[in-house]
Amino acid sequence: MNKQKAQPLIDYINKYVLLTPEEENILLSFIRFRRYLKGQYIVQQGDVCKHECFVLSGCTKTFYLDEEGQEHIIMFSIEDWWASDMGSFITQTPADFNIQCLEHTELVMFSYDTIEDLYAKIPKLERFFRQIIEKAFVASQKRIVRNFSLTAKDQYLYFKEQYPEIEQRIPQYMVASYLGITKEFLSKIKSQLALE
Amino acid sequence: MNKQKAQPLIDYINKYVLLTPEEENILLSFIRFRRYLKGQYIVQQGDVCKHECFVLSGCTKTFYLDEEGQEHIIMFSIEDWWASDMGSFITQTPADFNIQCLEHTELVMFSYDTIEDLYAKIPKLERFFRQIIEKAFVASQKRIVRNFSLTAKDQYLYFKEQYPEIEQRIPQYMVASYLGITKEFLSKIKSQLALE
DNA sequence: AATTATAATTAAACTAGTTTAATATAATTT
DNA sequence: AAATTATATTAAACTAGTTTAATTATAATT
Repeated sequence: MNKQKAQPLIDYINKYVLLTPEEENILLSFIRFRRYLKGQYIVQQGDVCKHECFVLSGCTKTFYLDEEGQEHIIMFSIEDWWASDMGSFITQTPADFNIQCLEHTELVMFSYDTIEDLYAKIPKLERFFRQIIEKAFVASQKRIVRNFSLTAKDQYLYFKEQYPEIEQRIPQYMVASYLGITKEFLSKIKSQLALE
Repeated sequence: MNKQKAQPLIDYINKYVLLTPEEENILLSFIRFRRYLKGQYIVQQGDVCKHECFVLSGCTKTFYLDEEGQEHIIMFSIEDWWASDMGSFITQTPADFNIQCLEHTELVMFSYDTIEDLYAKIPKLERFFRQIIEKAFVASQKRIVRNFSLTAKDQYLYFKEQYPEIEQRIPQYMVASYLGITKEFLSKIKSQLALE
């Protein structure tokens, strides 16, 4: 893959481990660039997730459809975040989640078929992925805590504060889905906040 | 540390990566055995978590006290599970969680001060920890999904099915806390289930 | 500019789960 | 065995958030 396009990924990795120029080149030979249009799916529930994707530009939502066909958004990914169904990726079993682009989106893809080979050639990346997954796990646990201990209003305020960029880019009903509340109730919360 | 006592940990690690006898010995020199009594704390909210603990026997609860002093249990750990506040451990900042023993508990401890050294001596362990944290992250995400899409009754049934051993070993009000509901409501759910 | 589709607001009726408080049942301690 | 402490049950009043449905605003399309 083209080095210039991959620069945000290389910068991101170098925050965790230092790659030599040689290693950067090996990395480039292992990754693929891909562009998706707004609305397109990167992964569909039921498919096996073959890639871990690093978002260069654009925005995706990762969501789950329950038995009643209700959509539950579990995360948004923008620039410098990851998009994949990790459960499906690591076990190569059907995905629980859909990942769909909310904007035109440019990605770097790591393929399941070559990632072991990549770890063998650049063992440092094993360390890198360990570290980012540790962080993701911690964030996920903290979200469970918030779900338990905050009211819907406080969860919304936390979201606004933590991800102001994301709130600007997506419709409000998706924020509600991410928070696990109805769009009507989020609307009510916002109108109450406006009066304070 | 004594090899015989560490055997469950070695067996557990060998499910992910194969350690040579030499590596097993290095590992043993890096880990510590410790016994806690029922009621003792392994980590307290506000302290920095210095160890990642592998449970050899016994049972712990990891919980969070909110502003009103309410306890929210986020996980239980029994034999062959881990107990630590990973957020605190990886950043060496004050812990959000308490970890307390619900039974007399025997642990193997990995210390923050030597874990980098251990990774350097046995790079395979970086891979091992990456893999187990991937699994923990996936489990955490799935729990968020369940919180969103299942009723309290269905979450309880899921818990019963997934962790029948744990349900036998802990009081019911702790199950309720883990599920994020009140003990009174869990009691109601159980009496409804008894009628079905 | 008019039309259609998408997103957001409002409000009333409803329900899953909470709160409070009293009672019952185990389990421990003396 | 009696007394104390911890755990579990039950029920009534309550509330945070849902459902349904109608209305308005915004954006996209012709």
